[in-house]
Amino acid sequence: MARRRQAVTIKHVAADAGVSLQTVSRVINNEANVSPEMKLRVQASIDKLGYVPSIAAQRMSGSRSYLILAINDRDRTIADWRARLGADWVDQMLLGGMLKCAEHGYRLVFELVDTHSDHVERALLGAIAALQPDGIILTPPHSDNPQIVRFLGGQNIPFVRIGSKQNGVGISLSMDDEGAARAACRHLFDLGHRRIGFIAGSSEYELSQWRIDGWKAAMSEFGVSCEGLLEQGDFSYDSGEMAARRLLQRAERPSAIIASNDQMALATLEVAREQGLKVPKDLSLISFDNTPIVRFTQPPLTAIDQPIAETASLAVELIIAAKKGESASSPLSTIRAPLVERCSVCAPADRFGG
Amino acid sequence: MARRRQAVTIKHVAADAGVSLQTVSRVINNEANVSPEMKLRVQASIDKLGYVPSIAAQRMSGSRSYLILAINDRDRTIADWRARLGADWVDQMLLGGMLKCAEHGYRLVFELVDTHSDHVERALLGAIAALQPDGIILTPPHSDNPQIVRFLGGQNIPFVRIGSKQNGVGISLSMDDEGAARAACRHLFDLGHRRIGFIAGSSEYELSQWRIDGWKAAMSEFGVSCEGLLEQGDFSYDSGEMAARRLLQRAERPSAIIASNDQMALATLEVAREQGLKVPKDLSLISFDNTPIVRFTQPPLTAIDQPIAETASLAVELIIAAKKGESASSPLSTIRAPLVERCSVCAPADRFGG
DNA sequence: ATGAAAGCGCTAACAT
DNA sequence: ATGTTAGCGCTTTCAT
Repeated sequence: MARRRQAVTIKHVAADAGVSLQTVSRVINNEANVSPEMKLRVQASIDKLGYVPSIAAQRMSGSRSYLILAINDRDRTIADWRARLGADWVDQMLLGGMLKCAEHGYRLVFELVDTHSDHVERALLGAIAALQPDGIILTPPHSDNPQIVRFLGGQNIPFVRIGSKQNGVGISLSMDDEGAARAACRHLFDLGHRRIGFIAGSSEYELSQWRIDGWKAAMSEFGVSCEGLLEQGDFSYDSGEMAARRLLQRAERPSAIIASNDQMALATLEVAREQGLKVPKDLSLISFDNTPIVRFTQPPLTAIDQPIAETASLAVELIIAAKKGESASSPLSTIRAPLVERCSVCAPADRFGG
Repeated sequence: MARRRQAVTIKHVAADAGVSLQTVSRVINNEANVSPEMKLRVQASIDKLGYVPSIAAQRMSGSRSYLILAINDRDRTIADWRARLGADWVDQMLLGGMLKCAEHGYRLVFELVDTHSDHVERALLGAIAALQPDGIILTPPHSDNPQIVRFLGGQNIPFVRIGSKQNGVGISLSMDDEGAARAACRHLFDLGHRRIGFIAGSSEYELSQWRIDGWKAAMSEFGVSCEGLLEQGDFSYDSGEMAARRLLQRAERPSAIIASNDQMALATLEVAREQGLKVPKDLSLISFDNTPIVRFTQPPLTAIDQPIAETASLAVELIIAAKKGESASSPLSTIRAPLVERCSVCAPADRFGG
């Protein structure tokens, strides 16, 4: 393949408009100190020649690469893809992140990093050195990985930690998991449920605890005991199955269950079916995440939506702002996670759900 | 944000190893004319310092950017993401494409382009000029868009056209849609079906015709008439619903239906339910694509798998090979699309499926 | 087999 | 408000 040069460079534009390179550069970057007429003249040449700046050259000279790195967990992502179960998280990140990037002339580069490897830093360094991104988006469970966070803290690159509430290095950004769990619990309570079970997610993810906290807070607010109503899962279908079994074979079985993700809710649905319990008549069910699948179960599940696209979009905005503002102040934003009502919830058969 | 320089550059390595920049460059690029000892010495310095080449600098001087652009249809992709139905196509492309890229030190950059816009060329030029990718992967319906293909043909960048069989500019790569349709039809025939209906996809996609061709070829081979058994859809759920209705309200209704994608199969399933037809007892159903959703319908659908990951992986390989070989010969590869058996197919109630 | 010099396209720093 | 100069990190070309 022959040495492929840029077809139209800033030089061509400068020559065409009869100005210096610097002036063209100023117009491209929307900088001050360009007279309106000059700006128009240069822009006309740019349009005429179809000039587009080379990000490689921009990166070489200036400090911007117009690349934002979205880092996801390698094993989990690949496993989801392989299983061909869909990877809603990825899709929604791309939706929110890519579109926002495009608005600002940036590009989102999706990268997989193996968390559990000893070489996390190596992997990160590789991506950073190769791409020189203007910002990095971390997703759970990376967001609170001390090794990763510490390393990035020393790199002088703005980074957003999605799903983290730990203030400190980087910009923390999380969805309102606790509030959402609380709202789900209240929804059930208002319908008359009292024994509301909860299946927790993997403790590797901080948000698991927030979801538990929300449920506990709500229960305590209602003056209802949590005794025997909390079971540990790890987000996998199997763990959900076991947790649901434990919950449903109790003498005083719950009249409603909140599962910390969709897979565990699916498992709960299956266990209920096995035990001859109709959902929602005999058991109400609310899941977290609202991935595509919950619309196609029987019955379709009421679920708490995880607003990933919105979050990714905000992450990009915060990075670009940090880049501009020359400083990355940490607003610790929280994004609301709404409850999507479908058909897996109703009032308990015997009021006060015993 | 302060001007952020590369932490470790080729200069540091050269100094550390006590050699010239050129020698380091040769080692990085695995070029000839480096003595084994020298190579080892340089590699040791690279490892010690944790040096990773900057792709921006590599692109600036040489002809490689180590970036491969995967171009997808903007409207459709965003619509799928928005609907939160999952976007299996995207996930599978990333799976196959990213992993293969990573093997070769490349990165896949996912890009959305609006086909229907008058400014397709502008959009493409923008991406090409900005990124200077080493190759481009086109997906349907872009793969056969004459405007796009013509434009890329003049860009001196290897590009793969997934889902295209038209030889000519670029490298064509397609899944065996015709063979798969034929196999699906044979599967039904062998079980005793004779009246096998077919719901076609949007004619904007060439593969729609291939799928029809496969079905027609099989029917003709069996000596069965296609009369009244073909209905046009456009891949949307609604179009599938209408097509299924037309098919199923015929006096001599089909005992089996092949739908050109999963959404239309879902619609067919729903129409059957409405009309009191049990699947598979009263109606056998096979869909195309095998997206995540077909495992969760009642019953789970037998489907033809679209091996997108495998195809994307091969696309990347072909691009890298073309780049290396300094020429892009067009092998016109075809990838097998296997039938995944689930529960939506059985022998017809009355043998010879009238 | 190794090295030196030139230059890729752009922007920061410094003129004017 | 505009222009000039130097250099980013690397590879290409051309020495040796």
